[in-house]
Amino acid sequence: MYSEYDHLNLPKIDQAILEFWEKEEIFDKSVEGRDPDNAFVFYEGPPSANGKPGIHHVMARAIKDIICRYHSMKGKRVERKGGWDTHGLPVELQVEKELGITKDDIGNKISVAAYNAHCRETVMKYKSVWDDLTVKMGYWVDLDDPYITFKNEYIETVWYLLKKFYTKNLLYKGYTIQPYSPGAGTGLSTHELNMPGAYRDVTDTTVVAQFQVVRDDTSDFLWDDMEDRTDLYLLAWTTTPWTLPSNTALAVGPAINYVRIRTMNPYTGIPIRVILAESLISKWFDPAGEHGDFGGYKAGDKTVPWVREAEWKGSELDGVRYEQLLPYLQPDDGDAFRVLVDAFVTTEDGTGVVHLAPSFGADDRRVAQKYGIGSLTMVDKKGKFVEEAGEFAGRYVKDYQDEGDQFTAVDIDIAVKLKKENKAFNIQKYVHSYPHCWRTDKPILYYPLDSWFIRSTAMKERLVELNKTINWKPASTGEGRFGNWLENLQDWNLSRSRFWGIPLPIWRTADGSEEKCIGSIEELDKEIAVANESLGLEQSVPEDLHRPYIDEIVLVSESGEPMKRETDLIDVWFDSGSMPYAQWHYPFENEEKFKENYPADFISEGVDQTRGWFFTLHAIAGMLFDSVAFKNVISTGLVLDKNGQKMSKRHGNAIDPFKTLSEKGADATRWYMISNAQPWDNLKFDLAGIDEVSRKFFGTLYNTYSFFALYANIDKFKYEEPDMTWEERPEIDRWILSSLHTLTKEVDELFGAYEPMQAARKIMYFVDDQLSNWYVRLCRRRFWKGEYGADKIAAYQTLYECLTTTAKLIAPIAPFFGEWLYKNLNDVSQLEPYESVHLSLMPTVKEDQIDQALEERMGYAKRISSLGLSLRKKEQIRVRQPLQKIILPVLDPRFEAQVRAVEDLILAEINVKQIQYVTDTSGIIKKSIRPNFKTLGRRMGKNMKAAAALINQLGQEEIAEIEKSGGYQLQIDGEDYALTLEDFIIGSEDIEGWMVAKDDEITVALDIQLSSDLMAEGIARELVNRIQNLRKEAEYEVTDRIEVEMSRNATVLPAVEKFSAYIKEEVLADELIITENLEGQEVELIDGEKIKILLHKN
RNA sequence: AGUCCCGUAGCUCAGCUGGUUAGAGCGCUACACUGAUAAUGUAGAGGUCCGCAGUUCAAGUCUGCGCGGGACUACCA
Repeated sequence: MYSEYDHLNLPKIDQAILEFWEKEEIFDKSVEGRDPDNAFVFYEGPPSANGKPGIHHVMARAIKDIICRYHSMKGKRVERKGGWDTHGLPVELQVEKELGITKDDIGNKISVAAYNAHCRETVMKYKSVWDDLTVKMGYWVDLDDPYITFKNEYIETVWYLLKKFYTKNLLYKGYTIQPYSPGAGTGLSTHELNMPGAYRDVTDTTVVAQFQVVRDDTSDFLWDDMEDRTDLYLLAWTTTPWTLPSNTALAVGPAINYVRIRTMNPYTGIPIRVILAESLISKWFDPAGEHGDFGGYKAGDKTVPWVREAEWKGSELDGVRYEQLLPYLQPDDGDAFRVLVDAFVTTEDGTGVVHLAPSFGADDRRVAQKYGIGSLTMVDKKGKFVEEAGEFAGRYVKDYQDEGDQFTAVDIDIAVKLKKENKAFNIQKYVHSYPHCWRTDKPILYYPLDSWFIRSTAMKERLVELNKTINWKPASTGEGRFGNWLENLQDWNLSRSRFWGIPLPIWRTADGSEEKCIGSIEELDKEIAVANESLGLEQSVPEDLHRPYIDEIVLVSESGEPMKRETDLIDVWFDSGSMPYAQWHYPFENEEKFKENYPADFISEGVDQTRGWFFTLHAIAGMLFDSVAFKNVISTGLVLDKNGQKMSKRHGNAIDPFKTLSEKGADATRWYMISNAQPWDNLKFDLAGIDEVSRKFFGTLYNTYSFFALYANIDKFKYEEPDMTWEERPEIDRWILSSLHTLTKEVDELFGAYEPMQAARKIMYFVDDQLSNWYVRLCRRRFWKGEYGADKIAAYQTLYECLTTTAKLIAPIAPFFGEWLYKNLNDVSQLEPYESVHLSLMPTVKEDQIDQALEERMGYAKRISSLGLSLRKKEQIRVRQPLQKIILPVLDPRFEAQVRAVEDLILAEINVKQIQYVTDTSGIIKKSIRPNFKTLGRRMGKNMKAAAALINQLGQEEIAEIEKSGGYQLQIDGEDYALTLEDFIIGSEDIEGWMVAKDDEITVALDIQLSSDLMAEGIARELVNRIQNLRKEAEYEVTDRIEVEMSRNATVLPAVEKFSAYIKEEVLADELIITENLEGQEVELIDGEKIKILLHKN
């Protein structure tokens, strides 16, 4: 017996299926049962379990699950090793919050050992919550043996990889400009800079400084047309005057136009000439002063006179020297105080000349290095000027001492000094947004810090090339966002001055002249032994490779000097990018396993991981193994609330995934997410959408199954008979099977092409429109009428195949309902040897059953039926009232043949006795004609418009002529065009004397004349309907036989006389009796006509 | 600031290599149907396809410039 249910309850199905999976270990079987040599490799991007999962995790993991389940059902072995990301700043921050400490307290109030121990605990805080979600949403991943990034084995592999970089000379120590908080005494990560509230508007004193040009061979041309010998200055703007003493160069844009302007210094009144970008003149000069009175100008006057004198391209200024602005100290390397040319300079603001302080700006440093110019670092790590800074020595550049009102801004003093010395052209307050340290609330500095880098720039070309072999979904992320990122690749800054993370395995002598990089525990052990002997120590490899234990190890150099570990940790992104190797502890263990599972066929994460995990996987694989790490990748979008806002606890619009899953069911949630938007588009998550999916899609599929189960149980259909041959099946069965296999083919291709949304939508269309609303609706009678014979068996077999195939097609997206449906069917029929749909194989496409002509003519049937019903509606004639005929203009012989093949279906659907096919020879059809732009456009080109006008006005005779001769000569603009039938779209327009309905090229007319026979039959059908309703009210079984008594009624009599056999058969009545004065149920028939009916069960 | 995604009916989204009446579902209104019934059918209302310019015989579709939402990277005078 097929199981029958009272109603659809998705959460209940989830539970039952989960129990089944667990008891029978279906996941294990789905992996173990497949051949290891036929693997589909998936990498799990490790989540961090120190926070709770959100609804977006359901989305991300649904995608992963769908692709993996699909390939498993294609016969692949899909191992899915889970993993946990355990290091990094978020963990540290959480611990600090829990303990109520700051970074400064680490090592003082709390030991590093205790701190790290706490991190280790915290990081798995919500592991059980995550595991719970994984199970409940039906995400199949191996949770028993996950990789964990803080384990020694994992760290050892990471060390192995780092050593590989080191020996390839791709790992180096360098000096870069990084965000730095003098208050906290630490560098900040970009993550910290991007924390909410980090950027704040501040008011700074800005200065346009005058850098005096040195007149020499290089710069002489700047004076060429000058009569007097006024001093010449380059104008450069800065929002950070405190960096001016550290200035070592100026930069101009190569393509920017610069002008020389004669004017006066507004503070000193001294005549000067200045150079700045042409497009920024108006920013600094009042138009009223142009060609003003130089002679009458006094310092402080409002309008400063100026005149434009000469102009040059930025590239011409290359190498021009200038006097150091504030000469306290000079760099001891490089040829400083020159004009440099670089494209980063813009004319957005400032003067188009950029002041470069290479110690305090990343761009500054980059350009200075390009030209080999050194730097000055006139501010120390506390944020105050160094001793050499003259009158400013010891002063803090910002209020880092928390002096509040007592703090006097050194920026202002610098500005005043410049003003006095005729070196300031303009001083003003300026409001802009500037990053602040989230911990001290003070503005950060950009400061040069020591860091370890991976020389990714050295391998850039190869990484770009390898990327081109990766299949990105969507492609634009791969080419655009990721591709551009690779094109502009910078060296990868690995260093983090933190505590909880993988320690950099590099030991150095005090002077940095000798160093060692350790690539394994065994190597460390050997080095320790050497050091112990040489230095007389008794060290051993620590049990925990984290700080502080690893810091205590002292090694010895070749020359016998002691070496200490570089205290840096490495970027956690390196951890996750190492997972293809480290999850197997390669190369120390599992070499075979690793090779079988490298690279990945598929990965998927949020698009925000493009420069995160996607990059680190790619970089490590490309640089060390000359391979991609993954062949296919889906980068998923965000999950927003239904109004398109980001979900957050703060806004109270976050959706609880557990509540959603338990109330709506996992499958409805998954199906909704997948079918609603492309995975890479942002999803506007609306709970009402899940209800819709659940009602419309799962409800319909459930109803279809219930319908099948109800009658299959009555008829004891268990699919024991041999398959009906193609010839034995009626047209409609062939059609639904053809559609089914077309669907199977498309869905298979779409899953294979990583397009789950398209697959889901195709399935929905099939289930709702084709299977339920057409096949089942039209075939209902076949299931409950008549004997258990060939036609009935064909119907059962067909519907069974549709349902079981659908179960397989939906299984990747809706694993629970797919399983439920499959088992309900297959457990009874035992047609397939699988205990689970997830152990079965995707259905094979029966190409020979796909019949496009058949699908086309069924399309005609649907459209013609729809037009017929539409006409009935207009004429207000009930569908139960049979009509004599519809009239259908025949477009061409093929059309007629196609419609004739499905005629019975149309007649039954719209309750009409016959179709009258009329050809144009009868003269009652008016035809319409349109040009076929697709075939004509290319040939006609410019004449297309004229041609369309001509064709549109062709009359009936001409259309008839075209149809007869199959062609037409068109003349436009003296040109002849020979058109064929293909170049026209001819349809039927009207049938004279009839009310018609049209749908594109098809037109239908309905004969609404009623004969007495038709009326009687109409009444008979009304009677059947009323009796059926009464049967239902009386709660008779669908198989009960009955006896019917009716009151005498003039309208009803002819119907009973002529159609009593029909009525009896329809309502399963043995007797149909007319009784005078019957005491029965009164029901209304039509037009207010009433009749009494009484039923007895026989 | 740069790169990428998105912008089509009240809502969620289709719309293939450009081809002439721009679609679906939900929601709304009315009517019908009923041995699947929290389903279904028919009809109706609802669109400057974000804007502007260009290419073309022809643009929702291609190009450019904007606008709005989002993500990432950066924040620099």
